[in-house]
Amino acid sequence: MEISSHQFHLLQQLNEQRRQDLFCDCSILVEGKVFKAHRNVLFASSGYFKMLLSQGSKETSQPTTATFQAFSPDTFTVILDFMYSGKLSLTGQNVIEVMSAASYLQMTDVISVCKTFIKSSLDISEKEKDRYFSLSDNNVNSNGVERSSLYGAGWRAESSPPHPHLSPDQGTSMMGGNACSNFSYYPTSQRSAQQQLSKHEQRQESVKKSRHLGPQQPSDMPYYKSSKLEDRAAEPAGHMAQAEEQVQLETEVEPHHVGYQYGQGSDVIPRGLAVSQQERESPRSSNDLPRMRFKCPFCTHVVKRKADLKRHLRCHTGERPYPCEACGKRFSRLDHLSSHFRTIHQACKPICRKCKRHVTELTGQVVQEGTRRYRLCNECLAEAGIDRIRIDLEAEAPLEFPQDGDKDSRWHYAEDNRSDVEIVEDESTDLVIQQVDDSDDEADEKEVKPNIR
DNA sequence: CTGGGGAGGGGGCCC
DNA sequence: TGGGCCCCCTCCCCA
Repeated sequence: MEISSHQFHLLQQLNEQRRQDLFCDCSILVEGKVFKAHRNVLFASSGYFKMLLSQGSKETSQPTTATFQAFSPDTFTVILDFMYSGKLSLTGQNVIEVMSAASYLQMTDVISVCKTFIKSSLDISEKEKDRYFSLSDNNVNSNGVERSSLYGAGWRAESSPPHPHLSPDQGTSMMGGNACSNFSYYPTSQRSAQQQLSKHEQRQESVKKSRHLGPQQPSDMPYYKSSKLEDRAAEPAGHMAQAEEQVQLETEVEPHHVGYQYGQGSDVIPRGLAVSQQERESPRSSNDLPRMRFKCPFCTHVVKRKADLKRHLRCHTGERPYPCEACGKRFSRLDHLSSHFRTIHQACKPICRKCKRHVTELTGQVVQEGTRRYRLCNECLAEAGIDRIRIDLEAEAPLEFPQDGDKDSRWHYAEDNRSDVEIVEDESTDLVIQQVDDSDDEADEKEVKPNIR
């Protein structure tokens, strides 16, 4: 027999203990503000804490202190409240930073919810825009009721006062004169943090074993430039996407909270993707619909295509779905990854790195330094004392840029291989020389093997 | 301190 | 819609 309320009461009790500072064995210092918590809860809620606390598991009798500079106390309040209540108080103002912090702390659920929060606002905006263009002449009753139906299960509007122990500015707040939404997310799945740990995350955990408790940043994380996070989050984007799909949403949106602005008459113009009033009032012609413009909900940038907006949004969300299989560096765009791979790992430019002269297979060679490759002409090779450099092509795996397959599967090579072989760019001092055949660069490059140790 | 070059990153746009 | 190319800008390193 199972009493479903037990979990809730258990969490509630833990939260009560936290507020009363009972049995708290962890102190988290965020920009000078101290948060007390239970290591068990932190461990169970965050992959980052899991890693940190498992490192220090031998000293469980000692109180643990963690320090963060990567996000604000307010943001961590939201995170901590979620850990202890399952409720995530998101607003249009804090979603980016909460997502950054969640990414840093490797909290898949929170990341997914933040992404969905962002995505939802875009979807809503898009649908509303479509409706505007298709029904612009009709008097549509847009009191927000319809919009509510856009959400599935999992979301609930926090129309009541903010969570009791939220700091005052974390609840429904006003910023720049715009009312903002305040969502609470109740995870519908019972996935444990452990189950959610992807292969990639597990690998990272093993890598990070050597780190000590403190403000260190995970090294293989997407960069969240829009927040205070100066480092990367360990959440692999593919996994994020997968997690996102698993999230069931249940939302009731209070129209005046969501950050929409209502156009004149009955038109509802989503703030995020609002077509400027001028554009709407001055269409180019009756047959020529106003040109579609997609406005970023987080900045003033406007693009013509939704795909471009989607791409642009990555600079706000920090999502980096494209990891380099050679060095592990992550990119927000595939073309940037391709460019990086060609430049750094394939030495595609037939230019001597030292003297900048054009080199051919006869006049130059590819030099491998760790996972990095470049070309040197024979003269520069001689000057560099290339004779003394070890040439070791035997024990190396092929290093090639995946050309086909879907976005997810093409990276499995790297994920799998780096589970036991961690490639760190520029760490190697070994150089490997490979003959260049400019006549068939691609085919030749496939035979060049990285200097994986 | 400054200029040049490499690398990364963002936007526009074509296919 | 995604992939890819081109262009431009910024940052960083180094001479």
